[in-house]
Amino acid sequence: MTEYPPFAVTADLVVLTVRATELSVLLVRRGVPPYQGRWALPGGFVGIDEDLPDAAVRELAEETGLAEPAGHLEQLGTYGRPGRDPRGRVVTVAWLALLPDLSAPVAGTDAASADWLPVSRLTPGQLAFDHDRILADGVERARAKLEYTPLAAAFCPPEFTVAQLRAVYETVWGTRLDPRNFHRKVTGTPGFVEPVGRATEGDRGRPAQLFRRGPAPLLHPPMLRPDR
Amino acid sequence: MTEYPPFAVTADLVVLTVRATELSVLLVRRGVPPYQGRWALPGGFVGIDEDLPDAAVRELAEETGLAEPAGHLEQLGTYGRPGRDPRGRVVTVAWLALLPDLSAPVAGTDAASADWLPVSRLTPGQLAFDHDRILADGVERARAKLEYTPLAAAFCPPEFTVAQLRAVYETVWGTRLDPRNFHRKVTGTPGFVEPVGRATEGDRGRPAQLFRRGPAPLLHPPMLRPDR
DNA sequence: CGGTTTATCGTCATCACGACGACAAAGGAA
DNA sequence: TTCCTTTGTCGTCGTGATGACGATAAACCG
Repeated sequence: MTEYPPFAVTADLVVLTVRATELSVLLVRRGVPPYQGRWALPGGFVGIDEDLPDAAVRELAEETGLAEPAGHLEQLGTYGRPGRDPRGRVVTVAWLALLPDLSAPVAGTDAASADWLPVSRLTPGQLAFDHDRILADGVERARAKLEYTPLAAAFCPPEFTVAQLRAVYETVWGTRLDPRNFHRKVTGTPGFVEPVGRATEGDRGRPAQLFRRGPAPLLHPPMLRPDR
Repeated sequence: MTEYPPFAVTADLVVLTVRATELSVLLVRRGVPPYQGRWALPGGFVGIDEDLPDAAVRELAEETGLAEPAGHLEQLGTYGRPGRDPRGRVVTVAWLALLPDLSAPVAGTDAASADWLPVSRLTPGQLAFDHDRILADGVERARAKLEYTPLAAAFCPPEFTVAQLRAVYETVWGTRLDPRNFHRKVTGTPGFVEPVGRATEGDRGRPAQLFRRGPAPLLHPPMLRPDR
């Protein structure tokens, strides 16, 4: 193998959640050069005997303190432009994670500090390396996937109401959806959600039925975004 | 960089085309171990100063002899399971290419021999490394993309008829589509195709209008697969 | 006990689609 | 030339999904 060019490989994560009507991403503040003091996507080097998904799960656990119980994790893409990392030739396999709002932000064992930041407050060039582009790709992927998969439920706790699910769509897409049509669509699409049988209590207004995520891997027909 | 585990990185290609009612993939027969004599996806090692898309384009040009003029090229995914390559720790960035049927199969400068093979004739375990899975992922990606993008035109020459485009869908999806409804859908979706103004001549039957690919990046509403 | 809030059900017009009939425009056979 | 076959294109009709929006149900608050 010594005859082939040596690369370093990292697994970096775009961890998205919905909290307080804001689509937010988990970022860490870099404690060492390069880009010291700048926000960056959480991640780290892949071990020489470590599988790529394992590295992503490990980094997710290290940065968030949770072992990916709920939520969703998928490969986003690979970024390897020469010069993107001043330390040398680094190829980054980026992963997209969608999690419910844990509120308990981070049990950061590794990073100096980590926090959820609303995606809308980030300005281009604010993140380290080419993480602006990776984040943008991840957000776009998430927006698209809400259209044709039931993945919006990954942003919700195990049991949720139709209104909570609608809030996810409205937050991620930045649009308003009609509650009545949304309710009809969600409950009418086979395998999207399954009724738990119980209802919420204690909130304002009429109690809402609780649902779990259904077994359908794809939405047929898809949930269409307004306009476009 | 010497403190980080060294990986080798390759760019491998799933090059698909439609020829004679068969979805076919470009494969090369390996001339050296490992997997000597077995069919494999074309590809090779990424240069230490080479960008990832450049490596994909270079390999595509080396294996097919063409500089990606028409067609489509996108990143498919990254595969890095330890042990997938007996030579060491190799991470493969796979790319999906969709090309019109060039008929002149290959000007292989590199590979011992290369050829188009119908995807349906390949059996699991026939390809080298984990290329079976990469190919399966590529085919599935292509099938899905025909639904919501105008990418079927990437399988066609610059000017094509509605019937040629329909043949692409029927071949890739393995279904039959109603010619009248397909015609209405294709010509009625804004930006899918644009009329050239000329018609075919010399074939059997009534001459057909020629079209080019339109500017729309996405199909709204999508082209739905039968069933499912 | 009425008012507010939120959830859920219904109605209606419109649109896209599947199924299918009909016609147009070429070549080839009788 | 005159059918006949082949292929392309336009129309029609019924159905199901969707957007707009009214109406009712079930909790809380004062």
